[in-house]
Amino acid sequence: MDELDTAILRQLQEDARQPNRAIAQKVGIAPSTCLERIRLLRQRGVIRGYHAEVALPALNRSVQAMVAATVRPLSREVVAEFERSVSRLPEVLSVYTMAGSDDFLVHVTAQNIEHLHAFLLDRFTERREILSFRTMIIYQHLTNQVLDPLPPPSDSVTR
Amino acid sequence: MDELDTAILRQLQEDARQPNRAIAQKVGIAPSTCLERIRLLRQRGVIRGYHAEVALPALNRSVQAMVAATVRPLSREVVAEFERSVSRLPEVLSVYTMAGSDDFLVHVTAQNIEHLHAFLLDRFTERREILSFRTMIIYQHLTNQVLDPLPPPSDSVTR
DNA sequence: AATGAAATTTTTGGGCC
DNA sequence: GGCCCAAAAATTTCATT
Repeated sequence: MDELDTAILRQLQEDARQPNRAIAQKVGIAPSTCLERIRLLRQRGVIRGYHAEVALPALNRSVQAMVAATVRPLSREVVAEFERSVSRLPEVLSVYTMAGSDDFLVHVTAQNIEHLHAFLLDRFTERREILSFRTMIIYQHLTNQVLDPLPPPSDSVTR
Repeated sequence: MDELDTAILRQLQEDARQPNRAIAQKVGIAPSTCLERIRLLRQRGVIRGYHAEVALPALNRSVQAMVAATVRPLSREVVAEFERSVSRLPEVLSVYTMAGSDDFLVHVTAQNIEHLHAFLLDRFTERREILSFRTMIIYQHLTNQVLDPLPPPSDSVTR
């Protein structure tokens, strides 16, 4: 992970479909070198994949909410089963498993408020392991598409 | 947004770098047709972009947290400025602007717990508009990379 | 490791159904 | 709106440094 890898990663996070030739030019290396670097980044698992970003309203998903849920018992089995089954629901964008007073934060989308309400009644109210949940409407969700490496933890330089 | 568009979108969300020819074959159309569909999806803004997904530990981001913050006054100016400045911090992955008892949820990453703590003390404690914040550690974050359109709101069929 | 050029594959666009 | 086909462009490989 040198400066070159970082620059290449930045490009691929910004636009994963731009030609290898364009990336090579921007970071100042030959296309073949760039391609080899990208191949290694993928092989080492630094790049996990390439995904299209889709506008949620175009998918009839104009309403977003964060659902904070607590489950009981908080056992390995119940946690794993919650993660698995909830993350597979079509309305669910992501599941955060948390330390704190809420066990999970579930980022969900629906066509509108009525559908959101119906979804929660159908999929959350009925679940026996869910002790309680709170729903918070999301007005806006801003995402940082491009992430650079953070400076290594100071331990790794001093020791 | 017919079945074909949905199938193409699914492919591009799964792997945005697979050749157009491969997508065409999987959804059962000619490559030129597929390319034209993709071009239109982009033009209509359904596809917002293509991004590489990067492993957070490889970027020295092994710790994730959700920070729930409340600000005062909750004016248009303060909200906009919070969104703008906080989303630009390198540790911040995304900012959710919320309805509810918390005004924002901020998804942050750091090298480790010590760096997370330092980041919060440096960037949150000092801010004058932040009334309070709570930090919740994230054990795991599962994401649904592939989203299909939800069925259109029932209004649009009956009326 | 990086380069440059050759071989292969993919994308692109016009004409036709 | 979709398909076929030829030209253009991009990717990939590999011998060389």
